[in-house]
Amino acid sequence: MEPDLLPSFLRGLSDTASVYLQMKWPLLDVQAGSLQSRQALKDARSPSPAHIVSNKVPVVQHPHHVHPLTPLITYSNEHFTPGNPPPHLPADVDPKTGIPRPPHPPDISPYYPLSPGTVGQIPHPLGWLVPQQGQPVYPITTGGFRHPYPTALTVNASMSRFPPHMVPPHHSLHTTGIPHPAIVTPTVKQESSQSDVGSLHSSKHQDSKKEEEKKKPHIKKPLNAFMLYMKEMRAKVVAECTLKESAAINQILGRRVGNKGQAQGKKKKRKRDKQPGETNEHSECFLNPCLSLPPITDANTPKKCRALFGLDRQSLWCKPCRRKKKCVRYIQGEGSCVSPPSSDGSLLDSPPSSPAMLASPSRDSKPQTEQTQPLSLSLKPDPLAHLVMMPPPSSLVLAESAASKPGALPAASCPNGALDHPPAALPPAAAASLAQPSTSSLHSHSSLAGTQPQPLSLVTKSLE
DNA sequence: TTTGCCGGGCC
DNA sequence: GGCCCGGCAAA
Ligand SMILES: [Zn+2]
Repeated sequence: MEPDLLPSFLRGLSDTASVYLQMKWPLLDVQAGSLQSRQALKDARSPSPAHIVSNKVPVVQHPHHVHPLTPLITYSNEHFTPGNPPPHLPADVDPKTGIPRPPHPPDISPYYPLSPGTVGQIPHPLGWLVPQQGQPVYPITTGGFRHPYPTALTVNASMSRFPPHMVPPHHSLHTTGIPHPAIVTPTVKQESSQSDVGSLHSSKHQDSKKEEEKKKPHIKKPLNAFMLYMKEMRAKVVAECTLKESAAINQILGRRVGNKGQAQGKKKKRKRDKQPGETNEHSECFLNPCLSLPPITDANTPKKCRALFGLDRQSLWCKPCRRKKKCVRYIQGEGSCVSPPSSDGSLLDSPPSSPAMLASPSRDSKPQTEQTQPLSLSLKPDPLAHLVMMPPPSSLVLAESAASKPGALPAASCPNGALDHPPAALPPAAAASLAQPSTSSLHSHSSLAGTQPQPLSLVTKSLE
């Protein structure tokens, strides 16, 4: 783990992240940042965003969640030494309750200091990011201080165990004027503030309000998994393909990461402004075994998470629901498939469907993929490339990439096409976890271990 | 140009 | 209550 391998984004990340963390999770922040950085070093070699630390949440994700974009928080990783599979998280306290957890039952990943409910729904294939307690992760707002990204999180939510006075004065962070990359003070011209007159003819009140907001330091949004991934990979792509246009690069990376074949039942909006109605349904279906079943809907009253759990149990909602998006509980196998939301929200107990199933096919498809794709993996910067396994419906992916907008893509620049391959990513475990939400993550881990290559993190180690 | 995430606001 | 849609993040 050479230092230089440390993805730049990680550095920046800790930076940015720390801001957010400090603000939102004052107690986790710095420490976490350093930890993740350290861990990052370890996994840095892999371009896969898998180990990217989610800058947004102080959540610990399981290392084998390796979707290329899976942003992981590896704080806990620090506890496991290379060579040894993570036994269990030593210090694990429920972030929410603050109650120390007893040894975890096998079915619950110790790496998820999340509320049980959360665990149950995380894993939506799309949800590379582990949803946290359903709370916004932006800077926490204390008192009347308002950030551009105010959060509903109340101190007690995650910090209840700490006395109020112990909470770091995060707000001072930028109030003090300490420069931080993540915080950009809008060059709000004083003109505006001075020229009240000017805004006078407008709507004064509203206007002034906006002005005020403008003046506030703008806290940049944390980079999401994809962004981090891009940041990291862009250079590689540029180097290998001599591409330099962001658009082109992004496109490539987007493909690599996207359509992993795995459910990916989403991609609704993008891809050329899709129409809400025309998309996804079928694609999801065929990817998800569960889908083949009648939409659990059952009864016609497919209660959505919100209605099901209520606002107070938002942590139990499926990710989309939290985002106010289409509920996937009944399609992704996320909830129903995995476990019909029981009234009490005991999602986590629900047994996963069949991670292995998904994973196996994937493996098989790999060889095929390679054949189909003349382009070699050799170029891939990732040592784990050989472990890469394409998703079952890889054909689709290939087709797409191969046939991708003619000329539109800078493919030409990349003769080897290596870039079109998903990053080392999506190792089996990842696939499994992707397909399999939550609880299973741990399971899949172990079960998969025998069948397939180990989780990325482990692989890396062994390689070393 | 890419994806993920957020939240306003429509239905 | 469900979720569409625009906007933002990096380069
Ligand atoms: Zn839902």
